[in-house]
Amino acid sequence: MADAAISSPIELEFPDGSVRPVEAGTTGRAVAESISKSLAKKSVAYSLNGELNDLAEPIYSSGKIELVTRTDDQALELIRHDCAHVLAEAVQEIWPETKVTIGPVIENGFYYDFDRNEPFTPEDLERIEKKMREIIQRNQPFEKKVVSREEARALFEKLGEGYKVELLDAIPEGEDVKLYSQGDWIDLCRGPHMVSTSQIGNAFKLMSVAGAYWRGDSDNQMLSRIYGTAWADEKQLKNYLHMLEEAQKRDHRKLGREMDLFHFQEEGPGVVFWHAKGWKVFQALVSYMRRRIEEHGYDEVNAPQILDKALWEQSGHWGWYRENMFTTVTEDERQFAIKPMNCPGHVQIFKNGLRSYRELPVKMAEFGNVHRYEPSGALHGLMRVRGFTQDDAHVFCTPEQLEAECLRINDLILTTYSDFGFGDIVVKLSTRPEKRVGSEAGWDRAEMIMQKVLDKIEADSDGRIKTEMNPGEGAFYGPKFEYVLRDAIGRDWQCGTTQVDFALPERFGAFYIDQNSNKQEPVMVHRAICGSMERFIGILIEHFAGHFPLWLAPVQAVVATITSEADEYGQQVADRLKAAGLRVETDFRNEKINYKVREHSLAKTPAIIAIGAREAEQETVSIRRLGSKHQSAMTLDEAVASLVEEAVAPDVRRKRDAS
RNA sequence: GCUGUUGUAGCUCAGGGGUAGAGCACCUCAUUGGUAAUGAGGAGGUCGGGAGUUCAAAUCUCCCCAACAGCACCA
Repeated sequence: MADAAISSPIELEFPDGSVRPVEAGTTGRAVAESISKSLAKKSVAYSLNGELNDLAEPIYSSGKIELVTRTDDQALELIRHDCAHVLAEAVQEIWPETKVTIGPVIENGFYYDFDRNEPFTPEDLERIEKKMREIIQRNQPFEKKVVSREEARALFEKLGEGYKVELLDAIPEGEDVKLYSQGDWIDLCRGPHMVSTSQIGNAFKLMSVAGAYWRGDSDNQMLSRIYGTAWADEKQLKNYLHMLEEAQKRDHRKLGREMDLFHFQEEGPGVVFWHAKGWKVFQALVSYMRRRIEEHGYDEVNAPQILDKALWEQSGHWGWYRENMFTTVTEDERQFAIKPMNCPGHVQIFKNGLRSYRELPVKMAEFGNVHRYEPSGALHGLMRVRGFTQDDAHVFCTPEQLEAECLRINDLILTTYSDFGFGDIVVKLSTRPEKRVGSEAGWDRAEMIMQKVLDKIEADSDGRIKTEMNPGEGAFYGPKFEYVLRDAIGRDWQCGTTQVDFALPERFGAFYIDQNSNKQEPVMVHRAICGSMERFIGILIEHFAGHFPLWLAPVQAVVATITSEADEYGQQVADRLKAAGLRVETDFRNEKINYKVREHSLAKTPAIIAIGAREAEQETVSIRRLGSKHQSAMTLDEAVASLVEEAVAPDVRRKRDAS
């Protein structure tokens, strides 16, 4: 943006492919006006080579330009950012003593952090929202001003906005200091913004208040954060609010109680009481995973819950994970820890006896029950607990085998997710963090292999799997893949992980004997698919909204009689279904069929089999499926056959169909 | 762990300085019915725990515990 460039012409390529020469320094608005008055009026910003800019911003270099109107997807970010500014102005208009800090755009909306002695109340939110609509009505233009650091500092010091001064100091040298104002209200801001406040529209809503640390650091002061959501139009806003409502209906904590799956109680914060029905689901999931890991050549093992402190010192956990570990001291004053992870145990099994290169890869799996003393505020239903079961496995292999093993694991993970109906998967590769162990050469090699695997994952997926990089987010002991799945209502959950470990085999002195009779250190790969079985079930409950597919449902069918005269035949039906391997209950209570249907529907039983005098006489059944208002009549034989077929687990079906 | 809110019957919730209430669920009786609540009656709570103020505490104060919403954490 040097002045010398101003006179030279530049070329702008438009989305339709046309290219126009313009003078350098032309603003986005002028470009829009040169096309049409109405476009200029409609435009709220422009993007140059994918980067959003203020409409008033001059253009100094050639590139791909796109004029962004309010209804474009790209504008949503601007609407939200502008909304955050208006929120801050509204709060300061009502409570001038409030200090402003930052207000970024987030998924689905925005927030703004304030420093204020008194917390905001729900009533305050209504008041603020009203004020915001007022400010938007004023239709104040957003104006940018680039100023010197000194000027900005003087301004914010005068305003008493100490946090802004701090932010100002954090702006890297050589970067412009920009101020944005709407009317009299000024904020330090990177921009860009739309043209004026009225373009924000009306489709926003303040959602909640919460505490948040200044600059995200728990050593810092706690600020008051106001969350809001904002959309291009009312319909989008309504959809979003509806999604939230839907999520609330699916809340696994609520469904867990209603479906009698599990409970928590005060004496056991973060540990699950699995009820009979919940445990059925748990076991169905474990059985499925057992079949899958067998298919993939794993051996299931089981390592101890409690081990001497010395072992945890050797693994390193005692040093860096102790505050998360449950420990215990016995009468004779020996100190033990309850395992927070399974890896040290598996290394002991690997080390027991001498391993030959011929045995590799050794693949050890465990449904490992681990305990971690998670911070109290982190606990959340089944999603974050203190005692849980990992579908954990460790692969000990040679460096040459690493790539193939990662791909094999990838295959296992992806087919598993697809068996549960998760199709939308993102695989992320996290690379070396700042604090790490192992040689640079080791990291180079591992990251190279994993990058290659990542590329292959994407290439082999027909575009179904997205891949991403997470630079610097790897474990300190090695790079890792993270598998993120998207559920039925669009929420993302990180479940699976594949992690290469440079540290642990060495710490424990694990080795195998190679072709030349030399000791070699194996590469260790940690991997989990569900992550935590508890959490995965929580995700499944919300994904299916409690409507489990038949193979997972705790009770697959209820036989409900209409009159007590049908009880005998009802029992025969139930016995037949049970003999065929189905999970069946009977309901012979002295209640009307309406009552029974209602109750078992609310309990989300997949099939209600109603038996009356007619069925008893004709040896038929009347089946009503969950979610349907209708029922179908069929012979008992047909019913057994169709339910049995439907209850076949997807992996079993896949194998059967392949043979 | 931090900020804020909440904790009354199995569940959802009302009440609020004078020693507890509703609906559903539960139990009993009657009713034997055709696909989302049959009727009547009954039983059920030391109001999360502890301490204090008071003639009197479920109610006010303090401490603790747990849950909820965020934040921080999540090897």
